[in-house]
Amino acid sequence: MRIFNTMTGRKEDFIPLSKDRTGMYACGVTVYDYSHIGHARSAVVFDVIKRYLKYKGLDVKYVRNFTDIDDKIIRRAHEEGISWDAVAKKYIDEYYIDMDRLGVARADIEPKATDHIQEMIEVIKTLIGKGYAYEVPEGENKSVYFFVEKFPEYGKLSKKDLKDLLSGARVDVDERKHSPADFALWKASKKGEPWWESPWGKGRPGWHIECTAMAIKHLGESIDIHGGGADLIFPHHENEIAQSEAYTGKTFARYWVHNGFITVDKEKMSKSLGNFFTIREILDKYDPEVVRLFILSSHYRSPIEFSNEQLRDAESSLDRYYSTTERINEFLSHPLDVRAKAKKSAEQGTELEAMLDNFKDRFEEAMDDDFNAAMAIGHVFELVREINRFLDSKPSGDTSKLLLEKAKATLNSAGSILNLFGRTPGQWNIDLLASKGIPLTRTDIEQKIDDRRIARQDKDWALADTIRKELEEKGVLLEDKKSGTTWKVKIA
RNA sequence: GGCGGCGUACCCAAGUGGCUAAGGGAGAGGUCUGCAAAACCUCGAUUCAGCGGUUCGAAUCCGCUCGUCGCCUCCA
Repeated sequence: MRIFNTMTGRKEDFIPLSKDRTGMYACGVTVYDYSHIGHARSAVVFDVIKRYLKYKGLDVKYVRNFTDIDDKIIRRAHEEGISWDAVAKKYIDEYYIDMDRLGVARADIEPKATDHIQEMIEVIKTLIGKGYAYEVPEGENKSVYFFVEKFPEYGKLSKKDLKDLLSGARVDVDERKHSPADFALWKASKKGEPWWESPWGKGRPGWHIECTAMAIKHLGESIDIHGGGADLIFPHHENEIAQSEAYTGKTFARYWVHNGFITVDKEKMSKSLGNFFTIREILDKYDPEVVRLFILSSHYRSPIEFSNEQLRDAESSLDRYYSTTERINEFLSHPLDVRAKAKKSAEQGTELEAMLDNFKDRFEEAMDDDFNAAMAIGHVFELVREINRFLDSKPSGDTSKLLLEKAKATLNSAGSILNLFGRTPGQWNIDLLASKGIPLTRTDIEQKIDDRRIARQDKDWALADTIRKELEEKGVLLEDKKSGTTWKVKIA
């Protein structure tokens, strides 16, 4: 298995520190608002990475944190007139609602910054003791800063030269700091701000220190995989490395994995630009699985341009998938269909069989290559096409049945790794009625189908077509088959 | 200004040294169908931003140019 490591800028063979356990840490969200689709991407990507590592037989311990104290949370609390911890709690709850819908599993441990104040204080004390950090008085209390120049490797992840950073005019000039690049480990409390008791008086932790403290506590001093959005490379992860490695003297994380951004009109989606869409806004219009497929259809490091067109593409793909599983199910429930063209189906069967035989290898090959889910999904759709081709050849008999059962099982196991394709086709369509806001229930539709069946029996094509047209106008398509008429929601 | 990424058909997108450049969507023609829909078949990049170079051989490696995005400040 190969993973692209931001630290070295290339794909490397993945060798966990310990054969029995893989430690993985991903930076989660700061809970001061609803999450947007960019947060969703990060969560989905690391969810899939975790699932895949587990599938490969590694015992993964996955930690994803919540930053539940910071300036934005405090500001939000003032705006909403509630306490900072109420803000944090509210948006953690909302985060879970979104993630559950997107099929993102809980991490094994989901620590909160404010539950690790003591651990952070311990780290900071040690850093001061080793000369990597210094105190700065601020009124009655003190702040603590990391002394960047004491850590010669600073900049190794983001490939920045400290000299360039220092000459850059965009870093805050703060007289209390030895160097503009120094960053806060501990912030002295200002009036009206939440605070914790510490050796430096009342204060609160800086942003980066929480990940150091929590990662080390839950995963040990060296972890295998550390990830997050690409925007965290600098300064957040750079600072984490400085703190952690200064503290332990060991390599903090061995593989740095960063997901790309979601863009809108080619620009990074972000809160400050205001060009963001919240997860739930999108889920008002699209099925969560569509969003998940949309995310996983691009490689995790590539930028994804967000657009309705893209989402619709994903929706059609998914519909194609479920239409095929519907066909498989139909065949399996009527296995003794006409024995026409049996010869041809035998030929077709060999191709399907060949594809099924090497499917697992090809799927794993894709995922082994830096978690190339886009390619793995491509293989799934190749298989879908081959299944359709086979089904079109009017197969019959037990061999065909066995083959399609195998096909179904293969699709299922691929899907379960990605946590995709998990529904029945019927459920997919029922859910689509809801996500597209179609004011019809399954019973309504089945009633119409029955009316139409009678009309068709009477060869009243005009009435039959009218019923079909009425449903189509509402967004429901009817498909006439030998075994009867089925319905599905119209895409696009 | 510094550093890094990206540029593959109408759109999205995989491919990172060698058989016919995955897959999806849109489009055109066909099969099937009472008519449709779905599905399938056929067609569609002699070519991978441009120009040089390395190599028996490059979309894939190197250099330059152009375009574009990101980071350098809170950010998934």
